[in-house]
Parts: sequence; C-alpha cells; structure tokens
Amino acid sequence: MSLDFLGNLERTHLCGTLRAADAGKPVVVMGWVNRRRDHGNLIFLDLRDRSGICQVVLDRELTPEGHVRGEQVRPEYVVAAVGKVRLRAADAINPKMETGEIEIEATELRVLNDARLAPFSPAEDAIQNEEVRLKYRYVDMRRAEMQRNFRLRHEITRAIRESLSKQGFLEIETPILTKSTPEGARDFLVPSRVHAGEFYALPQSPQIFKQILMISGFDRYFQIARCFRDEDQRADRQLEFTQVDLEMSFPRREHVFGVVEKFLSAAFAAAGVALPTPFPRMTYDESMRRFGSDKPDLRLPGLTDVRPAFTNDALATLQIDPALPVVALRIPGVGELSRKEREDNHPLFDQKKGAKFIDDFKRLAKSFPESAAKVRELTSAAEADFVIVVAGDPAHHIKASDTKFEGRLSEREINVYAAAGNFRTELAKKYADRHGAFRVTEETVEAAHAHGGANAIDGAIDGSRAFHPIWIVDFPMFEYELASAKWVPAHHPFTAPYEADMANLVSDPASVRADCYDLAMNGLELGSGSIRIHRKDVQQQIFASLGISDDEARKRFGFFLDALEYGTPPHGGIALGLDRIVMLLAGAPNMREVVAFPKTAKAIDLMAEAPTTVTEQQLRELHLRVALKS
RNA sequence: GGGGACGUAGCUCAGUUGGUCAGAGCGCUGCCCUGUCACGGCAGAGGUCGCGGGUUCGAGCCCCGUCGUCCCCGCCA
Repeated sequence: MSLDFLGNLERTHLCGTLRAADAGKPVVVMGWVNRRRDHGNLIFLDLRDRSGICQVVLDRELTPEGHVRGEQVRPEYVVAAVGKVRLRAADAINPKMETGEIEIEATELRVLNDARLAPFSPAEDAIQNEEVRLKYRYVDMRRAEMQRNFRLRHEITRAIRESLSKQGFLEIETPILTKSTPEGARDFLVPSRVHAGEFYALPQSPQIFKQILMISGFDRYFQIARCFRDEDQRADRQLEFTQVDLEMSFPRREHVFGVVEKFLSAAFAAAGVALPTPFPRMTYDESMRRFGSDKPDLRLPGLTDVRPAFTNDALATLQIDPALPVVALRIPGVGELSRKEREDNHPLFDQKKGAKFIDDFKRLAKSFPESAAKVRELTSAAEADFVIVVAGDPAHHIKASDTKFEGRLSEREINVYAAAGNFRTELAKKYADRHGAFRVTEETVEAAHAHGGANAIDGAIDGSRAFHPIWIVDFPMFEYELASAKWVPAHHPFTAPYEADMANLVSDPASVRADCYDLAMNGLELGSGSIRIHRKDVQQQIFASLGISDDEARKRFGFFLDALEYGTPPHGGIALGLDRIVMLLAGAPNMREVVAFPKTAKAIDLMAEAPTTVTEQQLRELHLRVALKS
C-alpha cells in the first residue's frame, strides 16, 4: 500500500489526554494502531501514543478516503488522525478508558508508516517469553507497563538530582575509561590502540575519583553513575548498572544517613509513596541472627531461636549439632503442604553450608510432640503458617570453620543462619501469592501512607504492605580466611575502622568494627558506604594489618596514595543502586523490567546481539590476536 | 564452575501408561457487518514438538548429549 507523508501536519494533542472538556475541538493526533474494530461502514481505531489511548472513528459517509485508509491499516501501523473531538452517546461511553467519554470523529487518516506483524502485541499484557520480549524490545517497551516503568525511573532520578542539588551536592562526571578500582569484582577491560598491550578498565564504581574530589575541595559530590562489573548476573544484578554515588567531606555517618534519607524519601514521594525518616538501624550480627541475611526483608516474620524447644536428647536423636543455632522460619498463610510439595521445595535449601532442616512437623510431632508444639508456640505460628526448623548438621562438620572469636558469630553459626535466611526468602518468593506481603499495588502505596511505613522492624503482618528501609551497621572490619589463616578486609581497603577500635587493629583484628553501613530494603541491598580513611598513618596500618607491602600498595593504588598526602579531609559517602530503587517502586520482579536494554543471565543483549567477534582489522589496530582455548 | 525449572503454531498453553496426539484459545489472512471498545459472523492459512543421537515394531512422551531462557549457589564487599 502507499504511505502518506507527514507534510505540514502538526500534532495538537496526545491521545491519552483528551477529555469531555475537549469536545468540539479540532485535533490532530499521531500514534500507533493499538486495535482496529471494523464494522463495515464504520471502523474504530484505538490510537496509542505515550500518553495513552483514544478511539478514532472512521465513518464511510463522513470520510470515504479516511475509511479506505482505515480498512488498510493493521496493528502497529503509525498513523495521523485529523478530526474533531466529540462526546460519545451515553450508551457508548467506555468507563474502563480514561478517554472513554469522547472519541475523535476523523475527517482524514494519514498512514505514516506500515509495520511488520510483531510476534506479540503491545496492546496485551506482558507475554511470558522474555526471550522474545528482549529481542523485540522496541515493541515490548510500547506496552503501558514499560512506559510507566521508565516514566517512573525518570521521575525518581529527577527527584534524587533535585534533592541532592538542594542539599549542596555538585554533580561531577568521572571517567568511564579508567584504571582498575579496588572493588573486588572482575573488571571489564578495553584495549588501548595507542598503547600496545595496555588496557583501560571500566569503573566498578567511581570510588577513587570521588574520594579525590573530596581532596579537591568540592565538599559534596554526587553522580548518577554507570558502573560495570564482569560477574554472573542475577535478577537484581546486571553487568552494567546505575548508582546514585555520593561523597561528602567532614561527615560522621549520621550525616550520610541524613542525606540519603532525604533524597530517598524525595524519590519515593515522586512515586507517590511516603517513606518516613529516620530509617531504623540494626547491627550486622543482629540482622544475621534475626533474618539470616545482611539485607533483611522485614515484610515477613524473621527467624526465631527455637533451641529451647529441644532437649539435648532430642537434638542427639535428630542429629542436630547442639552447639549451633537452632532457628525456625515461618511463612504465613501457606497452608498444609503435601509431602510432594515439601519435597519440591528442598532444592531451594542450600545444604552445602553444613545446615539441615526439618519441615515435616507431623513426623516431628510423633517423636517429639512437646518440641513440635513449642516451636509453633515460639514462632507464634497460626494454623495456616508453614514452619521449618533449620539447624547445624554434624555430618557436614568442617573442623577448621569452628574457629570462633570472642563476640563474633562464627562461620558455622553464620552458615546456619544464612541457610535459614535464604530458605526463608526463597519460600517467601514461591508462596508470595498466599501470604500476599510482597504485593505492590495501589493498595500497597495507600497502605504505606496509612501505616506510616512501619518503622517497627518486627515485621508485623499489618505493617508488611510497605517499603521497609533499614540501615545495617557495625560490620566486622576483617574476615578470617580459613584457607590462608589470614585476616582479609571485608570491604575495600579505604574503609575506616571505628576510631575507638583503632588501637586493636593488630592485637585483636577480630574485634575491629568498620565504620561502614548498608542500606537494605525489602530484601534488597540498596546501597553501601563508609567513612573512609583519610590519614596516611592509618592507611599504612591497615595495609600492614592486611599484609599488603608498601610496594604492592603503591602498584595498586599509587596515584591515590599520593593524593592522600596532599591534604585530605575526613570524608565518607555511599552509593545506592538506582535500578534497584526503581525496581522496588515499580514492583518489578527483576531489574530487566526497569532497564531499557538489559542483558540476559548469560550476559547477552538479545536485541543488539552483543557481544560479537570483531574484524581482523580491528584486532590488528588494537595489537591483539584471539587465541581461544578449545 | 554447580543445582533447579522451562522449551509443542506468531503468543499462551493442553497433550493420560510409548500406539488417530499434531490440538485449543488468542493472534493472523480473506469475505460480511454503522456503535464497537478483548466487537461479532463465516471461511482459511500456519508445526523440523529447541537441536543431535539412542532405545523401540512405533517417540512430543523414555534415555544420553547439546543449545537457549529464567531462578539460585559460587562470584558480586
């Protein structure tokens, strides 16, 4: 078919904005054919643009030519409708449409472009086949849900920029082509053409640059920064992602918390959600004990210590390690599970970590009726609640991991808590429909207002329909590496220890706490930051305690160590995952729903078909030769 | 690197114990229809059951391998 030119035609309105008040106005709208309903002499087109949908009527009597065009168009053709807004007859009003009281009586329809039939229609809800969605991302993103997600992302980003600007932060860009930063993940490398055999690294974070900006006297810096980490992906992890990165001079951590709470509640407000401040806090140890995670999801009940429910004899019979935690997790509203259903859940439990579980309470009650009853009592389990006991498995006892330091959770204890915590979140995800606590709906948003966000961290069910931020503090400074019998930093080596713990750096590394902090929300780590080391002597002590020689330090961080010596103010900061913030507010099950062109779990861009091989010529210019191991 | 789920028409799926099992709905194409809005009616097209091998008289179904997508562990502070 022949196509029409746009000519001098000017769009006057967006489809979704037309209302009864516009009746009688001449309009020109442009967009995509969402649906077509052909009644012979009368054709209805649902025309869609980014604002929504409105109905265009093509009447053969009124516009014979327009009617012919209407017969020719197909889904996703791009058209311009010229006509007049008119009120619909009372019995023709569609209350399900925002524009349902009016329609456009067309006098002309220009077909600006045709379209191949897509494998799915943007008029429908999301299809299940994500592979197809990602390959035809341009079609997928026409869907109302995607349009909403990216509008939301824009509003959130804008609110954050405005809040930080108001709080005196300067947005400064840092290099994408740079040097490897000490974040611990694998770097993406970019070969240099000019310098044969040498490589740039893409930043894992602007960490060193932002610290240098503090040395440079900018006092308060932020950046909506793209970061790159070459690690395997997850639902909440992409190879490249966006961080709200900030750093400030002369702060204590409370100042950082204040800044974050301010911009985050501004971001949530932009999405229509009230996020009360200040956010609650919890130590790392407590978070592990109560949730088996350092990014606790407070929407559901935490772990319960049920050690008192069991006698030593009972533990011996059940082959449970009496020296390790015995905890119970409870998923509300799951109801009775058959043996088969329970067994289907078993792969969700991570057994490698020396933990085991009991999910068959009928069987437990047969041998140990009092214990079974006591567990349900301790966990305040209702009839329909699913309860599982998690404990240490003596059969998977690794001797060396017994190493226990005063005042700290041992590795084995952490493993039991983590196994329980992981099982808890996996089951919670699986039974989300039954407990309903993860639903993000208009109701949730309303509830967030009504409940004031539930600062109570006990995960009471009535406060569960909301967003639950929590600061995790008092992380240990070092972790004990069994293999090498050495203390290794739990964070990047510029993280400051508590000033009060500094004296123990060498004598008692186990007791040293780091002045760093995580922000968690609904089971996601939203961000992480710290007060940094600003003194050369402290930095040297840290390197020394980590067994990093001067030479090695110089090689890895030379330019930064130099900079530290030219008048470094005390400073600290944080970085928050923007994608994750948007994900939460969009109620998205994974990050790909809020990233325009994401990569798959195998790190492939299905639309652009990246990565690819390159030409010999390109390799030559980069002084490279590919030698694949086969 | 490891574990798990999935893979049948463009999409969503059904397919029992290996034996009329190549199926449905939606979508698509053609014709008809002046008040639909998930329009309706009639007719029609559309399949290497992801791919390769094996077992069998016979495989969508069983076995082995492989590829792809997703989730998790490792990894990512």
